[in-house]
Amino acid sequence: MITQVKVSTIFKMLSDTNRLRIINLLMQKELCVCHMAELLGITQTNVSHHLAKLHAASVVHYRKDGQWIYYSLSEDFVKDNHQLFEYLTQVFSLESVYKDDIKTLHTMGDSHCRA
Amino acid sequence: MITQVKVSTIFKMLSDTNRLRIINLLMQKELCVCHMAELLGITQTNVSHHLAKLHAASVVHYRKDGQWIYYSLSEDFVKDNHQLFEYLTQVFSLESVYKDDIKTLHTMGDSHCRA
DNA sequence: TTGATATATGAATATTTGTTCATATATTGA
DNA sequence: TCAATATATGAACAAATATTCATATATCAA
Repeated sequence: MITQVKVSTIFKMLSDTNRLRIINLLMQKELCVCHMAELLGITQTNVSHHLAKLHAASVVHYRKDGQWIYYSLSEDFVKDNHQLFEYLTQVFSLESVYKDDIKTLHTMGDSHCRA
Repeated sequence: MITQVKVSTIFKMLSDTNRLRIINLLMQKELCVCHMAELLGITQTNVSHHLAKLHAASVVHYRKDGQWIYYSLSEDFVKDNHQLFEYLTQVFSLESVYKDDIKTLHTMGDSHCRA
């Protein structure tokens, strides 16, 4: 209910395809950076920069586990913006990039980085 | 249900404060360009450019009436994205810029341009 | 301890985006 | 017909943003 973050900032976070793809994946489960980079076919650096922005906007949260950093959607953010997430669920289900990413996630499992 | 426009494009449209302010106003009623410019305190040119983008993304629609061009939200867009609009209604009600614009809209009426 | 892996970060670059300026078109009213 | 008004548009400029590159830090496993 409390939207501390400005509306325009939230939408700015959602206005980049790579960040949307990250959010789409994180709506399934928490993931480490290397896993996302591999799934999306983009560099680790690029993913890290996007995650830094998402974190600055408090869209995501992370926990450290040894060598790995696991990112997940911030529970508060999801709670405060649940109507937005309902919308996201709908639109992600209609666009092939997002559907394909989910398929890849399920196909590929956690094999690549020994998490 | 059909989202021809890419999700990222929709969010790009929503990632600028001036465009959000325009959408907020148009959620109340159709308005001509000069009226919006005056309400928002920004130049006619600037409003026109934003409206051109919103129109290109089929978020808004317009009708000509003599000298004036009245813009409104595209009914199809609203229908196809109603969950987004529920979210917008919520967030606009929480941020003062948007609340103030609505107040100004009701206070100021249609006095300025003889529409 | 050393090499490999996971990650972050700052700087450089490339690209996109917003705003302004000058100007063109169309409509109205005198 | 002419001046005023409403609008659009292309070019110029400014600012913000995404991506890449080089490198630093931390952890793990040998």
